[in-house]
Amino acid sequence: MSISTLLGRPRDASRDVVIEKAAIELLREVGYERLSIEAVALRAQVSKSTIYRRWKNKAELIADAVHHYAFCKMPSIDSGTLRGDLIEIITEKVKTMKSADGQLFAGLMAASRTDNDLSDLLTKSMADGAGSVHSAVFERAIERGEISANASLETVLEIAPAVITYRLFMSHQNVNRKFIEHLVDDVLLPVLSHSTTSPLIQSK
Amino acid sequence: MSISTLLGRPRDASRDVVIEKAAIELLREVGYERLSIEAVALRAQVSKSTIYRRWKNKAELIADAVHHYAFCKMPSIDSGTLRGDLIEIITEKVKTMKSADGQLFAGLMAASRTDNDLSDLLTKSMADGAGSVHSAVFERAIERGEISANASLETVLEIAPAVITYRLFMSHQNVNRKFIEHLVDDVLLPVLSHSTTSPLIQSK
Amino acid sequence: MSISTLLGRPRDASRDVVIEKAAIELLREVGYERLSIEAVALRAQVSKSTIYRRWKNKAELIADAVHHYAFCKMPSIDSGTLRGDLIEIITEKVKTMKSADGQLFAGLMAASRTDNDLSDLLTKSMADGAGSVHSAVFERAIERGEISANASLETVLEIAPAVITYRLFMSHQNVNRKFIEHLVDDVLLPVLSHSTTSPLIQSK
Amino acid sequence: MSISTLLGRPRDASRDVVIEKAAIELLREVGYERLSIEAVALRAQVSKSTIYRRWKNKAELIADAVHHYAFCKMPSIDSGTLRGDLIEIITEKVKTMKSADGQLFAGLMAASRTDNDLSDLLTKSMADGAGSVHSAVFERAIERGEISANASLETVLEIAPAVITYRLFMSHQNVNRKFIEHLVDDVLLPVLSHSTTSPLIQSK
DNA sequence: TTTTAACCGAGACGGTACGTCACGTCTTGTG
DNA sequence: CACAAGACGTGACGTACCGTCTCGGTTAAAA
Repeated sequence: MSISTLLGRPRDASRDVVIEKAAIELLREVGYERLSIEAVALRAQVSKSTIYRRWKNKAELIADAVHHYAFCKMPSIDSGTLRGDLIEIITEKVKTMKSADGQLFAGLMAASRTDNDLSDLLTKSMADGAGSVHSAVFERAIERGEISANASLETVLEIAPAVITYRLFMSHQNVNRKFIEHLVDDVLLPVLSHSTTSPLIQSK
Repeated sequence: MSISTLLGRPRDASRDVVIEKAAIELLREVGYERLSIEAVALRAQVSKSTIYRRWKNKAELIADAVHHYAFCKMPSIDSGTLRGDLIEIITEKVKTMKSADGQLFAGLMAASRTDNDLSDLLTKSMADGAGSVHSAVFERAIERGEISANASLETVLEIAPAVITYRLFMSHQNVNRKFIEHLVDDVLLPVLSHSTTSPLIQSK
Repeated sequence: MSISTLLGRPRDASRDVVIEKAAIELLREVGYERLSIEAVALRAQVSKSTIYRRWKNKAELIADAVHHYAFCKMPSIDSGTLRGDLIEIITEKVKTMKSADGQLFAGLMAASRTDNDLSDLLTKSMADGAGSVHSAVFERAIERGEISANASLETVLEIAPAVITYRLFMSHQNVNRKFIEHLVDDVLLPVLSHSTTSPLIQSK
Repeated sequence: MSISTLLGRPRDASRDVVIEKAAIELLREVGYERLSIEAVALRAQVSKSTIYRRWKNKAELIADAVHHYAFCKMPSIDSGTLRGDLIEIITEKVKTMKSADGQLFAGLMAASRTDNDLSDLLTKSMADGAGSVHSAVFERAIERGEISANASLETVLEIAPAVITYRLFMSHQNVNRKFIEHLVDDVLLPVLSHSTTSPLIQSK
């Protein structure tokens, strides 16, 4: 590092932003498959060559665009019970996925195929984005004595996003209030209380 | 209905098979995006028009091809315990997904974006394919008294495929023996035993 | 020949004409270098792929276009003297080259570099197109006794086009009435009269 | 005029040479159309801006390059007769055009279309380069009494290059010993002797 | 000696056209 | 009719150069 080849006209970094922004917008509007580099260039007021100078192809552009696009600002949540908090979190998440960002999400999934790093990133960002909120929720639940301190929180984070994503984007079943309650009551809470008490009842 | 214009040369039904077979092969080899109808036609020794006469477009062809392609010939399973059976089933499923059919699976998922019907089909075929096997497994578990007759079997079928697919194709985390045991012990079995006893302990 | 693969939709031959016509027009308007296939396609109301299906590239298209384009319909000439006829013929030719067809001619020359066959063709067409007219002119001159029957007519056809083309397109000197007379009086006629009398005076 | 801002670092004149040399080489190798400024810069170990600082565009660069490229180092010639000298001169010229410089020449001609200045330059350089040699040849011929002092030497210089260039690069007919003799005997010498005696015999 | 302005390299930039590819539709002749 | 073959309009792909521009850094004459 650090001699940092300072040769030639430097790339205008602001263009990255404009381009990726345009890409994200189009992703939302027409989806990944029908998004064309030419359209991105047009919208970003940038020449096609500038795009191809920076990214090898469409997939890589979308990958970076999605990567840099922070798409979840979870509001702080505190309903008083773990059950209420979980339902609220999931509801919020689902709303995001289903609305404006749905197309984007689908595009993202497409990009994921090409770029595994992206999909890891995505997964992580889902967890992370939610991470801090979740931590707070779980901490309060422990304080209230709803779950034990050694409850398997990671397991919840393994299951919930998977089930929701799968339903929304693969099996195309709806995710409504009723299902969310079912998920929380019949899956997440049992899993948490199981891990809480597992040393006692469970015998394996 | 159904006088069904019996005029002119009848469609050669055998061609459907050949075409779909070619499509599946190519799906495995190059993935959905780089699969071209022209290539399918070439490999199937069939003209492009024959394909377009039968399917509206690429997505529909792939949908049908995948639908008719039985990709889970689950062997009969009986390890003596529900836990053993579940682990065996999941292990088998994962093995399929990870091996030869990996590309195909990824292709399918891609197609799912575009074609919701396909993804429904896909989801259904996964459930169906497994359905009969699962039924037997659960029946024996009930007979053995491991779970109650009103245990929430559907919930298990909602969770397991979702978690596995998500890990393999989205978060790209590995699914090994350890994780499968974790899934069965810390998620599936607790969920089943919860629903069994829920009327009694649970109060909400 | 002649089994003549009669498979598939036949090429619409009329399109060749339309395309080549458009090419010729554009050649005249903007010249070879600034003529783009895209513009040809647009003007011919034809898709780019149709052009590329028929010709390998721009040069080959222009080659064929020029080839099929008959560009000299010399009017019949009879001024009463060989000198007058020659001047008239050359004047006419020069006028064509300088006016509308000038650009075309230049384009043609460009194409010639790539395609030698074309340039041969061009040369021949110049000679041929003029051929019949010239024949008549020379025959009358012989009848009138202005030149002998064994005058070297070919030599004239070797010199005149060369000198004119060279001046117009290479040295870019003007070719006006005065120069044409100079060419006829000081070059062509002497050459013709030389060959007429060559057996007598010349000693080599 | 001509205080001529003498400020700042002066241009490195030696670079002109290197660049033009590279241009000439590439012209020979790939022809005018496929010659790119980028390639010239690369070969000359020079940056693109250095080229564009000195020449407005490709055509002008090639024009200068050709102009400064002395491609006719005609050896001194003295065969004893005008006929012999002419044949030798033309033979030499043709040899040059046909050999290594063929591509270059063709490139030049192409460039001439676009850039009239270039073609003038080219024409002039051909005449000039040959000029001195020709002068000597003609002077000796006059001294020997082969032609008169008022013989139309210019006319010869108008005809010979035109005919040769045309045959080589347009009609693609070969220029061999036989044709050269034909040109000298049946065209050039008659033209010269015509102008010599024209005031006497000719009456028009 | 310092300033100053042009030079030089590298390479980004907006363009324009290239030639290719696959789409899904259409138009033939043959079975 | 089905079918094979392949032409067709469409639209995007990724590449190659064009000629311009913007940097950091250099170089020699003018101040």
